[in-house]
Amino acid sequence: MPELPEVETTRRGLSPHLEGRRLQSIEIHQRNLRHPIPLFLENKLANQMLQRIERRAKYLLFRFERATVIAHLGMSGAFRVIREQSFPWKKHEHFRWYFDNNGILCYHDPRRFGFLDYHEALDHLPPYLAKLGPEPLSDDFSADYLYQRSRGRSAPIKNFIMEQTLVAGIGNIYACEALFLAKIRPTTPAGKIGRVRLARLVDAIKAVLSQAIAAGGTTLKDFIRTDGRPGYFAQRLEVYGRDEAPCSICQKTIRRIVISGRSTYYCASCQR
DNA sequence: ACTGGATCCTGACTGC
DNA sequence: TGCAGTCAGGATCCAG
Repeated sequence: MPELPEVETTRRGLSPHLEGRRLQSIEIHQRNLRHPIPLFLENKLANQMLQRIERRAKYLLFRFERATVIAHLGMSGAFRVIREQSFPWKKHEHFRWYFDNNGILCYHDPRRFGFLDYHEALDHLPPYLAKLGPEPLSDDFSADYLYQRSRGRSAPIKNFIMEQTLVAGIGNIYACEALFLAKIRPTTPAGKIGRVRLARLVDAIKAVLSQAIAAGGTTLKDFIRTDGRPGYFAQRLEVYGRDEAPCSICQKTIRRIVISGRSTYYCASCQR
């Protein structure tokens, strides 16, 4: 599911309910996610206050008084806040965190590609955070930066902007959408695209991510917001999942191809 | 240095 | 109705 807009939507949904609240207990039904949930988690976190929830790329950082829990939603993970203890556990719901305001944080993840990671000190970032590139919505992600990093690279531009070490948070959906907005063909080698077109791509990435956040993310299948509602950006997708449908600009047929094993959608007429 | 493929796991869908 | 095969929003590791 979740690329940057869905994770940011999740963060915004959780913060008002859980920040400043004390975690009373944890109940875990399935420890085996992508990595096993540490056995000591329940004891270590009990009675700590959750000070704030941050996002870095597609990771959520739960900042407690004396620890940080890093969560990744994988392909199908979703957090939700409920109020009633009697709410029945869903199939593939793996854990619940009970807070002192009766808020209950639930995690649901059918494919179990998500994970939880526990850190007492974050001055040594775990490698998967340390290696991340800049946030795409920050000023560090600029046309100059993309130009310099892409010189000499033969990888298709779509793969290139999905590298989390280049820029953090873009996945398959928004890569396709941003390239459509920028009128760049996904297969074009990154190093062969000129500065002007890369500047357009940077603008397109920022625009599509901002609009998706404003719409509450994209719900294809598993993703729900923390109140159980879907995100509404799926209705605004121009190319992703629309093969055989007409391009909204030129009316020609959207194509689907496979690049590095991932479905890729584009308009062969608008994107050159 | 880069690329493609396999891998973790379940569910939805398609075609026979 | 059932069954096998294919495909999913991610990220890592490994071989070539």
